[in-house]
Amino acid sequence: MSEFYSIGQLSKLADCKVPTIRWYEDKGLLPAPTRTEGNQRRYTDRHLTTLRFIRHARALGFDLPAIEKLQQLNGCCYGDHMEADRIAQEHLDDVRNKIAQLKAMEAELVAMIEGCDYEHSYKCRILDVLGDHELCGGEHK
Amino acid sequence: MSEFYSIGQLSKLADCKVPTIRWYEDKGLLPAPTRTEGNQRRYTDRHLTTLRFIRHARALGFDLPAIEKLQQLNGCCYGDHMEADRIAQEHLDDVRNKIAQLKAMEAELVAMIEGCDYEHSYKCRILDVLGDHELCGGEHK
DNA sequence: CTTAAAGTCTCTAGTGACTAGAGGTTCAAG
DNA sequence: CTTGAACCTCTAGTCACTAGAGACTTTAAG
Repeated sequence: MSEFYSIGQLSKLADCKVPTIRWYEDKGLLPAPTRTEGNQRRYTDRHLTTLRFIRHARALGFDLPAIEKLQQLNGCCYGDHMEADRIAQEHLDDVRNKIAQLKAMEAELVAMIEGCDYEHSYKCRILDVLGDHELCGGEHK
Repeated sequence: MSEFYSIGQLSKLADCKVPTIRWYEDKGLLPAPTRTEGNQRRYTDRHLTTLRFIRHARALGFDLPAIEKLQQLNGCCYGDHMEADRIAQEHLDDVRNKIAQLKAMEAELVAMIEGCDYEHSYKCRILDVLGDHELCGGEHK
């Protein structure tokens, strides 16, 4: 294990593109690392841990402000974990709402596509349904 | 029924914000209407129909390039309906993929939140799990 | 030690589908 | 004729990056 990582090495270790790393630094999510004499970034294992935290939270759909809060709570006193829980709960609700919306979309799309029968009658409901909201279930947003 | 609608009237009839209507015109999805002497837009029922088509397709998650294609197919010869079907099928696949992804997220979030028990032991897994990918199922993107 | 290639630097602009606001003009009702 | 709501254009901001230009640094080979 080397003492320091270049941004390219960190990129591979954390599975995160190079410009994205710089962008997290810019936004204050990843601490600015030391630089070489030639001004290149050199990262430590702590940076790697932090970056993985960010990437994992992103993969779960948390947005950057939420991740910043979660980071601040990390390493704080016990009561703050309830705040982390609240953030996660709220996000879970969002995710469930999105799933419900997408399922409504899915149902309508299926109905629309199944209504088509251009093989035998050149009848296609897609364009009709899109043109007239009354023709569909009408339960989407 | 009036002969022409102002942009504000169209906005209410199609449940679409005024700047959004102008924006669709800018992008070529909604034809430019005639103007009054004072340069204000005046729309017909055809515009209303088109705008409702767009809004309905957007509500179903189609993106603007797809909507433009669907519009072009509308009123074309019969074979083009198969193309409309293809676009809808493709979109349906996207929607189903998103649902699957969100469900994976949901499962991991639930596991994370349920692991918490700060009431009795001040133990919270959220920050730990986010920090160490090995602690979760690890099946997300 | 030299050189070439790969990596890195900063900065700007673009993505999608809008939304918000500034500053000015026109319309419709009373 | 006045007033105020609605309308006009144009610019900039949203989110989380991604792409590219043009210049500089590092590293490995010879």
